[in-house]
Amino acid sequence: MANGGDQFGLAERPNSDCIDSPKDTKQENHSYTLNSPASPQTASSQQGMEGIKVFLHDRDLWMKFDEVGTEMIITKAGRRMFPSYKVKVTGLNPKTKYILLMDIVPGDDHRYKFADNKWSITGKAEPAMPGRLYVHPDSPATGAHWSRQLVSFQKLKLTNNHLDPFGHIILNSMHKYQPRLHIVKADENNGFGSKNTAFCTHVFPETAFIAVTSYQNHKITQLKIENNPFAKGFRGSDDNELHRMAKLQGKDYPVVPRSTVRQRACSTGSPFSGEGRGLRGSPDAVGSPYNCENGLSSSSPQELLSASSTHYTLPHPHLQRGHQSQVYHCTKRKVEEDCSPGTRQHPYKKPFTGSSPCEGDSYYHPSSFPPPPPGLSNNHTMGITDSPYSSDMGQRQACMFAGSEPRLDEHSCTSWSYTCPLPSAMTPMEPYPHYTPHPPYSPSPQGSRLSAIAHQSSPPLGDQVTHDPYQSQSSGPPAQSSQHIHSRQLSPPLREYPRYTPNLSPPLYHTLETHTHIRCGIPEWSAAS
DNA sequence: TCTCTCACATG
DNA sequence: GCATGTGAGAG
Repeated sequence: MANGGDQFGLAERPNSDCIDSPKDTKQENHSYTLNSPASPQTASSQQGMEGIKVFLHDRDLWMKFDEVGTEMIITKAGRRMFPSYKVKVTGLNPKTKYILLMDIVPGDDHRYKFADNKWSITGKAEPAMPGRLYVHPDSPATGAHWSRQLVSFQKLKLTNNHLDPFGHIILNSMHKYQPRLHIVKADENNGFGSKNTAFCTHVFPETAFIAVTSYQNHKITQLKIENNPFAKGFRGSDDNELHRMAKLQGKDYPVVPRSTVRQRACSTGSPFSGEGRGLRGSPDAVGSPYNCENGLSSSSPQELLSASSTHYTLPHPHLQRGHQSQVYHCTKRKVEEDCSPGTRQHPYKKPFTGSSPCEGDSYYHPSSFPPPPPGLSNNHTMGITDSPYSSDMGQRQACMFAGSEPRLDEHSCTSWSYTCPLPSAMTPMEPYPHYTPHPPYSPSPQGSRLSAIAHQSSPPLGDQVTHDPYQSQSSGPPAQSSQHIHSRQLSPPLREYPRYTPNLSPPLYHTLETHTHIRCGIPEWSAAS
């Protein structure tokens, strides 16, 4: 990959904590954290999560895409993300075990279209897909392990197949999404079901993207070709390109360069870029600004979280950079309201028990897993979304999820990073039907654990959002930004497990499906019903 | 008109 | 065998 130099780009700045207060607006290279209003417990509950810092690897590359308006292809079979999501994590206790997982939440509740060389809103988002968590295959592992090298989520795949049996993260085309990283402290059992499970969430606004079934903006296509080693077959001079195309098409030379192909009007500026019209600002495009207290715009809380899953509001592009350092709070009123930590927890639905093995990189979490070691389940993917939301999917999924929970929407934080408590309430949803079919991974302790973790942990955006500042690039390696979301303790233990049976096929992605609902600060992944 | 899918070529 | 973009054709 073309990595910027930052390989580890870390600015190692230790400062951010998960818990930073809003004030911390650091504009340094490291991340910020916003606290959400209500996090009473937070501070204390952070349990050692405060000093954790996460640096986005290859941030420069991400920024390049972000400036244009990142697009990620989603296919029925699953497509990897490019740039790959890789991070450098510091501040972990070397001996403590952590589970690292990712989820991708809606950036807002709009559907987009690309016309006139720019993205614009065309309507309301479709129901969120079942949220799934991708548990890093190495989980659980010690802080020393995670800190040793970059933590790569490159094997994570995105799909538009609502019935995906592989555990890939399910997304809707032409919708905006925000990847999030969750670090969950494993409990004694390497799980995270216990009450005090601490976790923190990190969000890098520059990793937001719009899911597409085919590239819309040729600039993105070119960036992918130029930077993705697997696409180098498409590199070359224009001339060669034309010839190549002609050959392929059996046409005579001049052929329209593909670059011109989808570009309707090419223009320089990509909608996203520049002014902040990036994905993050989607609303902008549309005109719906989301504002954060800081002045950042964010989508309304509801919007952010809405979609049953959580919507994550993306910051405007510019914000990211220029103001990056600002601390955004998301605020959230609702959060406050609801947030009483105790307030909205969800009941868990099912505990995860599965055991699954982890294979390779990912684990699946089927719904039905054997009970993993305490607290853990195997799934790698958990559904995060909420069912309520969806219509189609919703229904389908609805089945899967039992409980109904409030949505995140209401609580929303918009900002980049927030601290969320883990899902205390994460409730694994009910089994994901589709998932089920496949046999779970081989049971591996890890798997189980992970899954469990995932369930609990995958935090939806919750109450608190913290924003981590980007690390500035100034010093050294490109800074990587990270936002933190705070961690909190997971409150309630998981309830039930989803029962799926995963089938995991070979490609095992460890993903767990869950529903997330964040209520006040505490995200909850529960089923909706 | 817009999206999505699929066979295909490349590395 | 896998990852990736292409582009025709379907819906």
